[in-house]
Amino acid sequence: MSKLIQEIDTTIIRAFRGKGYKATPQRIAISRFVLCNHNHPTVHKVYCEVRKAYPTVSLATVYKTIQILKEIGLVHELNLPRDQTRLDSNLNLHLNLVCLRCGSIKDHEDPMIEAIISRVSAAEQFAPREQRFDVYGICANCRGDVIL
Amino acid sequence: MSKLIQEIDTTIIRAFRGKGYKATPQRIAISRFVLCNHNHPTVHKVYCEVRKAYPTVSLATVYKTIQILKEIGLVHELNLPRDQTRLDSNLNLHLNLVCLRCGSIKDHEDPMIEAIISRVSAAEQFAPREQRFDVYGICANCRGDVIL
DNA sequence: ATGGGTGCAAAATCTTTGCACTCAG
DNA sequence: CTGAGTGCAAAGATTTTGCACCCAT
Repeated sequence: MSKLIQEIDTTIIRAFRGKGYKATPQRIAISRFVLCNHNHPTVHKVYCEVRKAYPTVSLATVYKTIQILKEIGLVHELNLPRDQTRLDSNLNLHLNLVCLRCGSIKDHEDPMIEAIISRVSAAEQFAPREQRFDVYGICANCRGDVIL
Repeated sequence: MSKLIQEIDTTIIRAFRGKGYKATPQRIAISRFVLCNHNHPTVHKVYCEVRKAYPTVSLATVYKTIQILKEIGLVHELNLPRDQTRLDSNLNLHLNLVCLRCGSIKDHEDPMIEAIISRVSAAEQFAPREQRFDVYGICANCRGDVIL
């Protein structure tokens, strides 16, 4: 096991225990996959991948673990239309460029996002806590491809 | 029936027929409610309200009609976490301030949104088509209320 | 050793679909 | 008239839950 994975595992174990949750091997395997994978996987994708290394995990455990990861703030959830929920382990303020053709999601950080949220919140007396900024369209790769 | 509703009905009928869909009384009733209601109702809310005026409409018809409204671009869909899909009939570029306490959603238009999307799209060679910008937090009203 | 966690299966939601009947154009 | 639309119920899809057994602490 690489040095990097060891570090991530340590982080995960600390995060769980710190909130009073047990650091079981299932939870570690699930969390490791979610936090290391920056392709915004679906819950089902996580389940399938984790099962390769850990054939007995159940979908219920995956859902429960992801619930905890959201609660302790290690992942966010993207609710896309015409698609399933996808997980986002980039905790920085960013927007998601969602390709309508290939389904890829690319993060893009931009200081203006912060600015806009501050401004609108001040204007509306709104106390912001989280945000989701998704732009749907066609990615550079798919634009290169052919027709339509 | 008021003058205003007549106008909206005319718009709806034209929109449906223009795309080759029949303008049935059910579709008109559903569309009228969705387009006139700016509280971002859930599908179920639409169903309940339309049923008051039209007791025989089925949930399936409501879903199918909303599907068409999305297709012809008269409504957008907000996919919120920990909540059901909600409908948005404000077609202008705006962000949604979603209150985590009372569930209200307030629109806010801001020219910076356009700017940021243009900039990021240019940088990433991305062709944007739609976007969703939701900020979760506590609204002015709920902040005024009591504790926590 | 013990209370929380796991895995399974069943339930709960939300949304879509198949089909016979109906009605808008 | 006639094909598209409706309403119902059944099927799908995703997520949650109840419960007996297990294991991390």
